[in-house]
Amino acid sequence: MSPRKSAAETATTRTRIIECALALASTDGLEGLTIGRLATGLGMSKAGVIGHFGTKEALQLATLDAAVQAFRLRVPARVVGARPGAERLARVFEEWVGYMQDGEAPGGCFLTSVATEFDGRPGLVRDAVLAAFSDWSAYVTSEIRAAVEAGELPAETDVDQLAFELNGVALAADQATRLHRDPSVPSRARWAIGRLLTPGDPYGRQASPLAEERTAPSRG
Amino acid sequence: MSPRKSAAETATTRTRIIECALALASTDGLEGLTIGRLATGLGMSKAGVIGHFGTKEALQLATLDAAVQAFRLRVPARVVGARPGAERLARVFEEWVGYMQDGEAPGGCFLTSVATEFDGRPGLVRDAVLAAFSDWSAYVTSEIRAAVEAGELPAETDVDQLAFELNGVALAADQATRLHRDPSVPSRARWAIGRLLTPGDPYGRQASPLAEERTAPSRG
DNA sequence: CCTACCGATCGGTAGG
DNA sequence: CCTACCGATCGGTAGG
Repeated sequence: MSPRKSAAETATTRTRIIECALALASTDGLEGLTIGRLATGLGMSKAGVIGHFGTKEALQLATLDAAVQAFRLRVPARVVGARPGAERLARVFEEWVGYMQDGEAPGGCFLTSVATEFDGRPGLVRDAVLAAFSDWSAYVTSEIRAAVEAGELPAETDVDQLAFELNGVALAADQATRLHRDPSVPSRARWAIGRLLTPGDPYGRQASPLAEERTAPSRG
Repeated sequence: MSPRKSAAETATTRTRIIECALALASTDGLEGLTIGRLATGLGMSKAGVIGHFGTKEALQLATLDAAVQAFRLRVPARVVGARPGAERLARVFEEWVGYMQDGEAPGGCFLTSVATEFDGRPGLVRDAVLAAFSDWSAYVTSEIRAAVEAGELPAETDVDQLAFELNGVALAADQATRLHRDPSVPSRARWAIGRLLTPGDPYGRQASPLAEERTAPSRG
């Protein structure tokens, strides 16, 4: 009943497969993803699933590519309207943390978990992860430079150091979301990021660029 | 030639198995660890390997437990001599970052990667990971409180917020080590941690408790 | 897109 | 601690 589909139908099926693959891989990893369970979840045969990609590695690459595109739409694309520099940086990290809270099961950022999964496994998947991280890193450092040029950050700012620390806040938010689904994560991250982007501010006692939006997390 | 071993020999073999399991799991994950490859790596039969544990899950738990013990010996146990509070905190995070640089292949902190691997997989392994993180978190917050009581941090310090941010620095160090083996990671982490523990310091321009040990990373 | 099938490997057991 | 074996599942192919 289902052979001989049009090109449009084929593309739709491919999208369905990738969406299911993203859901499975977000709990079991891109390596723990299997063609058999994917087929069961989709009500298809294994051959019908793998026929769209050829090999499991190609399926993993397609799934990763979809995740990278989803991240770009969900995070950087939402802040194109923000003023370059400190404001855009604060907002893009806030969107990233918001993205971690989306969806169900494990929470957290899919790309972050795939990076951890493949850091010790050389191959095309690892290469694609590194390329995506390189793009993101270039984006962040260029916005930091814009903030320096706009006088929002000191001229002597160590750009790579600040990028390292901003990334750390996002990773802390990611881990706290995954492990504890802690609802205070977004405000904790906002607080930390606001202070990193307001260098004169002694330990967060003054206003940051986001002061009107943020609330102080409860004392522990 | 090898049945009928003494209890001491049995324990030695068990240790050998766990050491090999740690090596395999650090690249393929605790779920990617298989009894077959473990047996091949040890020159044993599969039955000889799994006989020490009964099930794969018990093997995973034993491997995780060994990693937790190794972490405790490598990180907190090394700073028992340090003065409680800011000094001990700075040193324990420095030891953690140093631990990430140890060994070979993927680098990074084994427990951090297992946490990411199992955050979406309910079961005994996930429970054990959460227990280990809970212990670590209690240790860090108690040292932060000691620093507040000693007047090294302001009385109004948000303890959980500071623990969140210190953890973020360690996670950034972990990811940079895994993905890039970046040699500037330890000094970047030291710099960030020193500043978190020196709240009056406007953006790292003054001395921190570690000023004599640390060097500024190169500008990016 | 399916049925039918392949060799390899999985976790694990029986029995010694 | 081994050999021998189990059913299940793995990634993937042949052929339609």
